[in-house]
Amino acid sequence: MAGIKDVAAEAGLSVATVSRVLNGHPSVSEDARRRVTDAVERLGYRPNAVARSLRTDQTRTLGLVISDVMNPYFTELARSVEEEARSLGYSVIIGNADERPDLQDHHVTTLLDRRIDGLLVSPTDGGSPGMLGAARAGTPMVFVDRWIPGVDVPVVRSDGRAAVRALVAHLHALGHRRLAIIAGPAATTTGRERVDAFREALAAHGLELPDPYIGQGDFQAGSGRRVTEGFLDLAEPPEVVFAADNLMALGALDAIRARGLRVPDDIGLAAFDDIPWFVHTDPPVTAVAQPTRELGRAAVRALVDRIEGRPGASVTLPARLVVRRSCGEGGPGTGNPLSPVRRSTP
Amino acid sequence: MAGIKDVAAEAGLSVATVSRVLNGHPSVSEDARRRVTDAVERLGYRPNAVARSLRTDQTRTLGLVISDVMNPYFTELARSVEEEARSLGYSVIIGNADERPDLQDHHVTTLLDRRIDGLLVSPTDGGSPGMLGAARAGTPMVFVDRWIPGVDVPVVRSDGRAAVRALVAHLHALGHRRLAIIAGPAATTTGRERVDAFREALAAHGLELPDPYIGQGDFQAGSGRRVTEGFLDLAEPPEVVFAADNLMALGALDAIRARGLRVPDDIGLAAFDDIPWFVHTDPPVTAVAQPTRELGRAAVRALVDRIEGRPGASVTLPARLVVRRSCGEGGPGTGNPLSPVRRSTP
DNA sequence: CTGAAAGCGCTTACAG
DNA sequence: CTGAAAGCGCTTACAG
Repeated sequence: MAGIKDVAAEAGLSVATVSRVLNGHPSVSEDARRRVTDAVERLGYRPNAVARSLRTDQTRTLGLVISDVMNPYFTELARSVEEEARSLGYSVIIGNADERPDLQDHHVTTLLDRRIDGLLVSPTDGGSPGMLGAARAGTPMVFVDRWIPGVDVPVVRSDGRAAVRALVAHLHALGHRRLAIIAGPAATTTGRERVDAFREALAAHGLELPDPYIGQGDFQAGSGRRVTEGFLDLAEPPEVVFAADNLMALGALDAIRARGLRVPDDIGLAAFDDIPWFVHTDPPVTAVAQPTRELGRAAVRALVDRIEGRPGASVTLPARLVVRRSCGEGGPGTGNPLSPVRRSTP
Repeated sequence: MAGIKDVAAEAGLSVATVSRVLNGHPSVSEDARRRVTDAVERLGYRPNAVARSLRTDQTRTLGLVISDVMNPYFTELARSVEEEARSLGYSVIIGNADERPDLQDHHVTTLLDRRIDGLLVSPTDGGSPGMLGAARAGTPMVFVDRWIPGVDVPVVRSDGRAAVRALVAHLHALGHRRLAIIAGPAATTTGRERVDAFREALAAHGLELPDPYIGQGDFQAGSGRRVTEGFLDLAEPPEVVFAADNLMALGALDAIRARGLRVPDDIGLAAFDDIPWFVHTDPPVTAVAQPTRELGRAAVRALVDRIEGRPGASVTLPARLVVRRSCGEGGPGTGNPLSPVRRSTP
């Protein structure tokens, strides 16, 4: 593979000059510039990014450590991150933690070893050693979706409180009183916040959230299945189950179907995180939708700001409720003033 | 950040010795080994992977260029690739081409500039210049899922012929005769193969695949919607639509629902590529399932074989039919000898 | 505007 | 078993 020396020889100039034209340095003669460009073309030369990184101490690469790629929410987030990064001249390397702290640390370590310029992370738990170390060491970093309290890093996330309030109002208006939640891990901020928001919203209607109606999940389908089975085994099962993410909602659907029960006739279902498939499930699922694309974009901008020496601020965007038919509502067409957003087809 | 020199100073040894213990070189005294290990520990030293790569000319990194991350099939493939690569000591950088040849080339180029050790690609089209160049230049490479005829690179893929035959037999047994397909891009192998397999299977039953029943899609939801609308506008619409991937099936579902039609009563639907949501759609969708995890694993093994100087063989794994209710069948419980696999819950 | 030279942080023959 | 030195492919003050 041709190196910069070959280009210099081909152009009859020094490697210094070649490097200058490659990097768009102003003080190069028009003649030299053309000779270099031609030589590059003839040789099909491509600069070695590894060597350049070693020399300049920057890789123009961002690391993104997410909790679970198979979760459509995170897939979309990753896609949006890559898009925005690319438009800013950065590449991104994705590390999938699969909700495992040890894997999260593995990826953080690997990414740091590769000297990425900055790190975007959606922490799986309260903070693995590697992650905290990176934050303390001053690696440019921003948390996205989930964050770790007490760590001084910008946070880009969405606030689901209003949407959850709208959801509970919707359920209440439909006559539902026994409402349960499949929670995410208590070690994650989103795991806790969604339960808190749900509980507060219930309180506003004079409703309680008794312990048996809080099922501990881990954001994965299997746990949604398990928790839902537990709910169904209760002497007084809930009338509606709210899954704190879309994968646990999938698990809940599995469990309900396995018992031969029907949604929403036998039990209602709602989910945090909206996905295209929810339009076509049986029945279409009512969900809280996050502005995922915007979240990814904002996170990258905040991180690049930090990398390039600018402040890099936290951002919180509102989520919104999308009412469908899984909670027993009459479906699109049935007027219901409590449903802020109505959508039957994508 | 501590460098190897700092470790050497701390341990009272030369950088050469430090490097040797870091790399597990045998000829190092037990004493030196311990002093280095201690110094590394005290300093929290981590080798700079960039410098190491420049020196050794290997990055221990694999590039994976896929057609569309948002497609659950490719998401799962990517996940499996990363898992297998990690177990073999490699990292992977994913490039999402979004079915765009220009983006595919952008990623191939970026990956090559970073000097990845090998490239896994599922080409979006007949072969963009960058891709072909890489293959010609001798970059270790393997095609996964899709491939480019005439390029001498191992191919890891699945063969859907038998499953498509089983699907058509199933449809025929249900009395369906007017069968249409939403095809993938003709520039992709999978786009062509699935149509061919479908046509052959139809022929075996004395059925034809008239042109109006072949809709040209691009593997994305929007095209599935558009093509299905066209089918529905026909004087004699098909009885069943077979979407060549899951995203186009989603689009088909959108179009059918938008017309107020029902599956399977008004029109049947089947898809290539199975996903967990197909169990819960209305109705559950009959699909051809690929052995995605195994495909990812096999692809990585073939690539690493190439990288490490071993042959690296092509692999073809069979896909299988999963019958559900979207084609008008009686549903689970209705015996049907033509359905090789039956599955009602995951 | 151009070039010779140093240096980024490692690894690895080569000597001893 | 250990160390001094060269070199991986670039970039960038420093001189001219």
